[in-house]
Order: sequence, then C-alpha cells, then structure tokens
Amino acid sequence: MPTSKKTAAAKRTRPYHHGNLRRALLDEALAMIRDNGVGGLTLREIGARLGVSRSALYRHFADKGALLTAVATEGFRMLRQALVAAWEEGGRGDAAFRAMGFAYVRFAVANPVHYRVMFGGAVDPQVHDPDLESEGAGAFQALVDALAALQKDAVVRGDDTVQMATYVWSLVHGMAMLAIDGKLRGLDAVDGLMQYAFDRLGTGIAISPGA
Amino acid sequence: MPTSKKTAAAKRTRPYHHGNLRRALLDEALAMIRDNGVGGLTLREIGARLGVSRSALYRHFADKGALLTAVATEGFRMLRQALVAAWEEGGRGDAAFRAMGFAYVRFAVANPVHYRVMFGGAVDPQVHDPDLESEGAGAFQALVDALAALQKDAVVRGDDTVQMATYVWSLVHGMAMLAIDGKLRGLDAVDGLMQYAFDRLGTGIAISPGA
DNA sequence: GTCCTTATGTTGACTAAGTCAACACGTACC
DNA sequence: GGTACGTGTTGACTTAGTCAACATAAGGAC
Repeated sequence: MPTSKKTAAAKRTRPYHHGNLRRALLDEALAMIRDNGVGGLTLREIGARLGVSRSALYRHFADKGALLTAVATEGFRMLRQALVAAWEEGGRGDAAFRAMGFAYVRFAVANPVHYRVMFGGAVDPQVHDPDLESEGAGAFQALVDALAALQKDAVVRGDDTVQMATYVWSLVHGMAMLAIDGKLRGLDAVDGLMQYAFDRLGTGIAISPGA
Repeated sequence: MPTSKKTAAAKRTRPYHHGNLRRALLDEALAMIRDNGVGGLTLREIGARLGVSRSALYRHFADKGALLTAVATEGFRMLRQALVAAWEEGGRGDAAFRAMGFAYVRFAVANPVHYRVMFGGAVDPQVHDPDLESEGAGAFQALVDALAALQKDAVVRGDDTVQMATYVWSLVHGMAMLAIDGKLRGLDAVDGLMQYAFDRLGTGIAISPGA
C-alpha cells in the first residue's frame, strides 16, 4: 500500500486548504454558542469540529474577540437588511413601520445568537471596531429614516426624530431581549405582545390623553 | 531574628480568618467587572486583590458561575427595593408610576455591573437558581402590582395587566440597556429620554389616536 | 515548465485560569 | 482542655488562548 509519498490519499476528503474556512468558522462558532452559550465557545473545539488545527482560526481572525466582533457585525448587517426590507416592501407607511417593528423582534428571535453577541456584552466595549460601529449605526439609521418619513406625512408626532427613534428602539430592543431570554412563553406570546405593543406605541396606555 | 514559630507576627494585619470574605468577594468581583468586563473577571485575581489565596472563594461559592449568580440575585433584590420605594414614596398614583420608571433606569445606570450580569447572559440560563428566579419574579411583580392599582383607579387602560407590564418592562429595559451601553450621550440624554419616553408611554406617538 | 512569493494550515510550547484534594488554622461549644 | 466544624492555603491537574516556527498549496514571473 503506497501510504508514503504523503498521506494525502487518506485525507482526500479534506484538502490542505479548506476553501472557505472563514465562513465555516463563523458558522461553527454560532452553533457552539447556540448550544453552550458564549462562555462555552472555545477556539480549540471549533477547530476540532471542522477537522482543522486549533490555530488555523488565527489566519482569519486576530483572536477570539475578533471572531465575536465579526459575528456582531454580521448581525447588524442582517438586522439592517431585515428592517429596510420590511419598510420598503410594506409601502413606507404606518403599516410598513409596524412591519419594521415586527421584523426587528423576529430577527432577534430567529437569530438569538447573533443578537446576544450584538448586545450581550460579549464584545469588549473598549475595542472600537469601525465596521461594527458603522453597521450598528446603519441599522439605527434605518429606523430614523422611516420615522422621518412618517413625520413628513404627519402620521406621527413631530418630536425630535432621533429621540423618538431611540424611544422606539428601546421598546423593540427590550421586547427582543425578553423574548430570547425566554421570559415570554412561546412564539404566540411574542406575537401577541408585539401586536399589543405596536397598538400602544401609537395610542399610549393612559386613559385621559390630555394627561 | 525569631522568624520561626510561624510568621504570624508579620501578618498580624490580616488574621487567618477574614471576617466577611463573602461580601468582600462580591465587592471585589463587582469592581473587577466594572474595570475589565465580565470576561476580565478572574477568581485568582480576586483572591490576590483581597490578599487571600486563590481558592478561598470556594468556601463561599460553588464556582465562578455561582458567584455571578449571586451578583445577579443581589441586583434583582436591589432593583425591586428601588421600584417599591419609588412607588410607595411617590404616593402610588400616576406620578409614582413615572417615578418607578425613572427608578428602574436609574438603578441600571447607577449599578451597571449588576444590571449587565442580571441581563447580559453572563449567568448560564441552563442553571435554574431558585433565589435568582424568585428575586427576578419579585421585581417584575412590583411593576404588575403598580399597574393593577392604576387600572383600579382608571388611570390607565384596562388591558391585560401582565401584558401591559411586559410592555412597560420592555421599554424601561431597552432604555436601561442603551443607557449603560453608552448609546445615549451622558446623563442629561438619559434623563431627557426618560422624560420623553414616559410622556409618550402615556399618549402614544401617533397623531390620530383613532388609528 | 521552474522558481518565488504569498496565503493558508500544522505542530510544539508557553501561560493564564478554574477547580479539586489534602492539609493547616481557629473558633466555638462541651 | 479538647474536639468538631468552618475557613483559608498549597500543590497539582486540566483546559484553553496564543504565538513562533515550520509545512503545504496556489498563482504568477521568468
């Protein structure tokens, strides 16, 4: 048996170069965080699962923090795309704005790992990553733009747009966190809460509107 | 020099038994998380800072996770006390409810380490700690109780109380997270946002209330 | 086609950190 | 005054992040 001349024949299943290791590393990291939490993420295990050496990751990410930053950045990009899509496809009116709110929370529920890495403090706040910050700002801007359009059409109050956007962001962010933390029972509860929340976002909860 | 017969004389500054090591461990953990983030918390360093051996901690906490769970539990207790105090001292009316909302966000801003440990995913969600869960439920219940009182006085809508409480909780939780993540510039911005938010919580943001 | 450069992956080794077992010390209670 | 239990220490093991040195592959220059 010609086992010499390298053992390449036995390893034909995995060539020396992976092909798209960066993407595979991200996906495996997401799976591991999903199963074991951010604390359960280990670079060595990622390599082992991909059949790759423990330090191959360092050819694609500076360190563990950079891997997490990449996850967060990807998450913000996905979130912005979801928000913009909901707004555009919904017709850019008040119904579209509600759809955007739904899209926000649904993004978090559908991608809890991304969302937790984005907001769960896993990424060291000391580090200022330009990509991460611009993607994050872009997602917020989608909300600001939508609100500004509604203001122009006199659908919502003419308050400071950024402040209003921050208010709405707080609401959807809070719902998203509660939803993925399992504080709401099941998807029905999430949808029910969102229906309720976006109604009350419009009308308020007080009985005498003049208070 | 009589250095034998133990070196006790040289260490009179710190007796063998600390006195209240558990409390000191918690405080030192809080300080270390404040300075370096949850990821920068190391049991060995806590011991070193307190002039105590690295594993003394294990006489007071089962492991690192238990230490974090204790921080979160303490945080929920403090939060509930702050909420109840604001409600009681505010006169249990709509002004008191607004004060409770302020108290919530201010608690997070004043105790960002506690808050982050409580909600930042640092505590393994797999683990079900009875103390932690009952303190968490207690804090939420304070909000439900206040809303129920307002409903009885016909100050707010008669919607499902728990759903309404979840709505309000989402809002304050979202604001708290944004505030401690530095997404709002300075304390003035936080106070301004809260003023705005609790106005809009009452009235809504829509221009035609009948929408 | 051959060589060189660069990108990508591997191996060995070091260090930091959580954890446990065995031991030491002190206090309280009899 | 002695004994049991609570509290703190030491040594050692294991896991994991990281880096330096090396190996391998791919692609273009000649």
